Parts: sequence; structure tokens; C-alpha cells
Amino acid sequence: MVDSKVQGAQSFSRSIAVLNLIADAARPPAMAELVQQSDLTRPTLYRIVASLQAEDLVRQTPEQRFVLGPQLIALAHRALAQNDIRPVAREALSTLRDETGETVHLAVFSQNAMIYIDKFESTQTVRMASEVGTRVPLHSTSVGRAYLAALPEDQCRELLEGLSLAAVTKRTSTTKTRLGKVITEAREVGYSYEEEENEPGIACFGAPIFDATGLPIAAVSVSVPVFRRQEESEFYCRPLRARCLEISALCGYQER
Amino acid sequence: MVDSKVQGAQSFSRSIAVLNLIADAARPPAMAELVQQSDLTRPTLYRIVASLQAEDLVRQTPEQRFVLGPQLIALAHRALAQNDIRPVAREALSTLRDETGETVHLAVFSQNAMIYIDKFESTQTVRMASEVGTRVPLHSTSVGRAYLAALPEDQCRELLEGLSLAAVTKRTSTTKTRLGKVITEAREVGYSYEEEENEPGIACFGAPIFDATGLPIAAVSVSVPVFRRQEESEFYCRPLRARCLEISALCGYQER
DNA sequence: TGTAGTTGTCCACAATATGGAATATAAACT
DNA sequence: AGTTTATATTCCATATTGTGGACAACTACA
Repeated sequence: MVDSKVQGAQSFSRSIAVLNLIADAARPPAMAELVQQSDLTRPTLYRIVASLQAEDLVRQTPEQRFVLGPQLIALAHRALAQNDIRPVAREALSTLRDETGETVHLAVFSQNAMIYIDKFESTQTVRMASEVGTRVPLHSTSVGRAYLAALPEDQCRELLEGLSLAAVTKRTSTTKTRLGKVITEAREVGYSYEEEENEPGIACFGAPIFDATGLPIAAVSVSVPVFRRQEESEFYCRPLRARCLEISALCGYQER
Repeated sequence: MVDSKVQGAQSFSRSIAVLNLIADAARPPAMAELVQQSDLTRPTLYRIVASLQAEDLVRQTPEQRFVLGPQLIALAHRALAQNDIRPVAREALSTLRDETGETVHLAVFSQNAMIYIDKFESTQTVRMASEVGTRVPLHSTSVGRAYLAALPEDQCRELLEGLSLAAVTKRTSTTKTRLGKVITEAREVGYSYEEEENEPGIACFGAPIFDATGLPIAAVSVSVPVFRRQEESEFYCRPLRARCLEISALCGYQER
């Protein structure tokens, strides 16, 4: 666990680190596990956990294990409501779903990963639990690659340095050179592609959304089960790029 | 803004208070507004906001205003996944929706309010943005009243003391005596009722879910547009109570 | 060009968070 | 039952950390 970047916020960043520890645990951790995984002393952890509980960000199960609390769900509800791309993109994404007949995701960059903030599925059986809120890696997903490719080269390179490039599936590109190639290609053709690198059986096309400053602020993907994937990539890419430009325009982006 | 209950967590609770300030603002606040609404000094706020931004819990708009960040959405996703009542209740609630033909909500208690953590609607057009994550008052909703009525009397009374009883609609019960009566009644009949007290045009029936210790851990509501409400309350209450008992049983509750 | 409002930074100071030590409680083994 | 080991919890002196007064820069409006 690494301490704060911000001067004078050690205690806060430690608390959030503990929160993330609880969030990321494979199963709800007990105190002992938290003590091991954080490098905090026992009394410090007790205070931190107590303060997290006081805000109902964390709750304790009857078996004395810690899980994330419902307060986070309420906060996320507000976060989604305050998000400005979502409503702007909604219509275009719904159209894109209809045009391709496949699942469409909207993702934003956060903390070296992409987070899905909206989803459109052919069969409207969406529920938040399913996909919205999921964090996916930059290197193994089309949204991540689209975002990377859309960044200024220096920022892109800097970001790449900080990534772990873990193998998500057997087919994940895990070398810097391979990923570099993939991104350069994406930059050239204006969309990114990935086949079973993030989820077996699924191929994805991705494209970025720009704001008025010309920087990418989000990315959109079309997910296709490989077995029913159309031969022609253009079948997916053309509408994808068109809709993304449409959304970018709504965000004040001026093509040059 | 009130400081920490937990000894040795002032800075953390202040940070979360600022987060809540940003969450609750009618429109994204600028620094100046935060300074006014919190009773923190300028430098303190700067540090807190910087630390919130470092974790991507808060972002800054181009107009220098603050909104909740996508990290919260990712955390909520985990929180929902870790929640144990949701999956347990799912089937029964879906059945209840079919039995009544109306919208069904699952809510848990948090910080003197109820938070919707799941929703089932006749026409499956649900998306997280709509309802899941919404915080609603205890006094004006059927879920809140069902929860209150299910608590041991002393805890119930204690909780009631801390509530503001604000008028949500014209018809909201805003006096302690009125609310006391309503709750006693709910306790007797085993379900709570509310008509246009939380949302104009909507009536709700609510019932609690118990765990193995016999304490309420959640509440379920059936929301009915008043214009199509069936004469017989039993039409909604019988299945509601039956399903809630079913879920309680799954949670280890033993009726006595 | 002045006045008011907003944004941002510095740094001495002390209040706050920290962790070692001591204690209490619960499980595990003899 | 008796002893050991692991785990949970409280106390409190200490200095590290967070604090806020003061100052500066920038903008807007009159």
C-alpha cells in the first residue's frame, strides 16, 4: 500500500486504501487479513475501520468480516446523476446498439483503468450489478486502447509505463511492444480492436469520445460474440465511429 | 457540518463530509460555495479536495466546479456484489412483482435513511440511474416505516428522535404523534402503508425482512399508482408479507 | 483605478493521528 | 482443565500530520 500523493492527507489516503482493500478482496476480509495486507499497525487499522463504519462506507458481517456498505451505492447514484457525458451520449449509443445489434458500453478513464458508466444491450435486461461500475484494464480492452490511442503520444507513453499488463485471458497482449503496435494501429484507423483478450468468446471494437479541448474523455465499445461476428469489421466500425463523432460534437469537439 | 464520532479520525470525517456536500449540492459547487457550506478554512478545503481528487472520488469540471467521480461508481459496483441480501431476495422479489404487477423495491437502512439496493419493475426498463442507490427518508416511505416498526421499541423511539420529519410532499406526516400512530399500526398489522406522502400519485405498501437475530435488516415495498390501486389492500399485502417471510427464512429467521 | 469576490500557496504551530506496550478475549493444542 | 498461541481492543506519550492565519494573484464589475 502506497501512501498519499497529496501533502497533508496521509490519514485520508490510508483510509481509502483500506476501503479499496476491502473492495478488492476475493472474499470479505477479517481484521487479521487487513493487518497483513496493509502495512498499518493494528491500532491504526482499528481506528480507520471504525471511521469507515461510522460513515457506513463499510459494514461488518456477523462473522466479523468487512464488506462495502450501502452508503457507496447512494453516492454512486449521485455520481451517475452528476455525470455529464452519460445523458449526452445516451441517444447516440442507443442508436449504435440498434445499428449493430450488439452490446454497447460507455467507459471513462479512472486510476489507470476504464470504468463502465453505461451499457446498452439488445435484450434490455440490464441491471447495475451486471456491468455498470465494472473496472477493466486499459491494455486488454477496446475501450482502454481507444482511450490510450486518442491521448497525446507523450501522455500515452507515460501511462503505458505505469501499467502491469497482466494476462486477463490466454490471448491478452502482455508485452509493451505488442501493445505499442496495437495502439499505433488503432490511432491510424480510428478505432481499436481486441479479440478474446479480455473475455473469452468476445471480440470488441472501441472508439474514443473527445471534448472541446481535443482530449479524450471517454470511450465506447461494441462487444460481439466471436461466433456471430460479421466478416466485415466496417459493419461495426462505421457506425461506431460515426456515433462517437456525433457525441464528441455534442461535447464541443471540433474536428480539424 | 459535524465532526467525527470516532476518536482520531477528524480529517477523514471532514473529507467525507466534503464529499457528501458535493454529492448533495443542487448543482456542482465551486470552491467558494464549499467554503461557505462547510465550516472549514480555505487551505484545509484545498487539501481535502485535492486528496479526494487524487482518489478520483471527485472531479473538477472545466468550469472549476466539483462533481462526484467515477471511482464511486466502481466502488458501488463492488458494494452491490458484496451485498448478501440482494441475491437471496432476488427470486422472491421477482415473484412478488409478478404477483402484484407493480414495482417492487428492496431497501436497507443507512445513516437515518433507507437506500434502495434493488428494483423490479413490470416493464423491465430498469437502469441503475433510475432508482437503485436512491436515498429516501424513513418517515415518508413505506420501507422506512416498515423498518422502524420492525425494530425493538426503544431503538425505534431513539431513531425517531433523530429524524427531521421534513415534508416531502403536501401529504407527508410531519408530526411525531402522527408518525407514532402510523408505526404502531404497521407493527400490529405486519405491513406499512403510505399514500402520496413521498411521491405524488404513488401509494406504497412495505414490509420488513429479518435475519437470524430477529432484527430487521431490510424492507420491501410495492409501489402502486393511486389511479389503478386495487380496493383490497390484501391484494398487495398478502403476497408482500408472504415473500418477505420467505426471504427472512432464507436469512435464518425463525418465526416465534 | 478602486472595491469585492474568488482562487491559490506558505509555513509556524499545536492539535491530531500514530504505534508501542499492556490488557482482554477467544481459539488451539497438550 | 491448563497452557500456549492467535486475535481483538484500549491507553497514552510522542512527533508527525493536518491546520488555519496571513498573504498574494487573478478576475470582474463599477
